[in-house]
Amino acid sequence: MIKSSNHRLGDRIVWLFGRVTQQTQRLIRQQMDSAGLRTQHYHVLASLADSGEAAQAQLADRIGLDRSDLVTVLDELQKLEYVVRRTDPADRRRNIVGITDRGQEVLGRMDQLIFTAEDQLLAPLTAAERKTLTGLLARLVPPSE
Amino acid sequence: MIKSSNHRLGDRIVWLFGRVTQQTQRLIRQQMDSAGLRTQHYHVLASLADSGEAAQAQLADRIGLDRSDLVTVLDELQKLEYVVRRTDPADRRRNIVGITDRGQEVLGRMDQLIFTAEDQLLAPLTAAERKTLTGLLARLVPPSE
DNA sequence: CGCATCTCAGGACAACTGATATGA
DNA sequence: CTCATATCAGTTCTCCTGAGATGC
Repeated sequence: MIKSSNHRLGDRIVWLFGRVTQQTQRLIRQQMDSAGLRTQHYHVLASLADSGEAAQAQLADRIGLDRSDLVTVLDELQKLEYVVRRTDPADRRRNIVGITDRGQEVLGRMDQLIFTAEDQLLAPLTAAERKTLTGLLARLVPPSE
Repeated sequence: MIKSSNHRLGDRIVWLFGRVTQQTQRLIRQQMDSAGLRTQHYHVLASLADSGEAAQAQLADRIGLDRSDLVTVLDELQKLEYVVRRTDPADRRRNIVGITDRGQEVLGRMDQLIFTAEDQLLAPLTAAERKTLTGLLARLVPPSE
C-alpha cells in the first residue's frame, strides 16, 4: 500500500519545461530590452543569418512562428532597416525576406547578450551536461526546419 | 577562415526550450480542454495533492505562479469545488488552501491525460534518456520549492 | 475554378506591474 | 508605523483562429 498515485509535479515534463522556459524568457527579455527588441525578433534575424533568405511562409515554418504573426514582426524589423522584403519575380505572391548589414550588426550584439543569459541559466550544469541537454532537446523539436 | 560566427539557432537554449515548451503546451491544452481547465489549474491541484495545503503566497511560490494570478485561478477552482479556502486562525491575513475530494478526483483524470501527452511528446527518447532529461531540467528549476 | 501567399482583426493564455485594503 | 497577505485593474507577449485580397 504505497502512496496512492504519483502526481509528483517535480517529475512532470510539462511542469519542468514550463518553469525553465519561464526563467529563460525572463533573462532573455531583460537583456533584450536594452536593444528595444523582443525574442521573436531575434529568432527571425538569427534564422535569416543562419539559413539565408526565404519567403515568409518558409521562414515562419522554419522558426515555428505563426505566419500571421510573422507579418507584424517583419514590419517592425523592416522599419528599423534590419530586414528587407522583395517580391519574388518567379512568384509575385511571395515576399523574399533577407537580413541587412544593420541587421547583421544588431544580431551580433544580441548574440552576446543572449550568450551571457544562457550561461547564467545553465550555470548549474557542466559543459558536458549542457551538451547532452541540447542534444536531447533538439530531438524533441518537431521537424520542418 | 571559418563561417564568421555561430549564431546557429538550433544550438540556442532559448530557442530549443521555446519550441519544446510550445509543443508541450499545445498537446496538454488539447487534452485539458475536455476537462474545461487550463494548465495553471493542474499545477495548483497537483501541488496541493503533492505537498499538502498551504497559504496562497506559499503555494504561488511553490509552483512559480504570480501571487496575483493565483487569486483568479483559485476563484475558478473554488467555484467548481475542487479547492477550499479557509482563514488561518493563527494569522487572519492568510488563506489556507486545500484540495477537496472532487479535486482529487479530477486531478486523477487529468494525470491520465497529461501522461499520454507527455508520452507522445517524449516518443523520440528512450526511457533512460527521458530520465536524464528530467534530471537535468530539475537542476535548472530555481529553488524555493 | 481551386489553391497558396500575405495581410488584418481579434480572442485566449500566461507573465508581470502597480495600487489598495486589511491584519500582524 | 512598517511589513506581509490577498485582492483588483490593466499591460504586454505569445499563440491561435478566421476572414479578406492578390496572384498562381
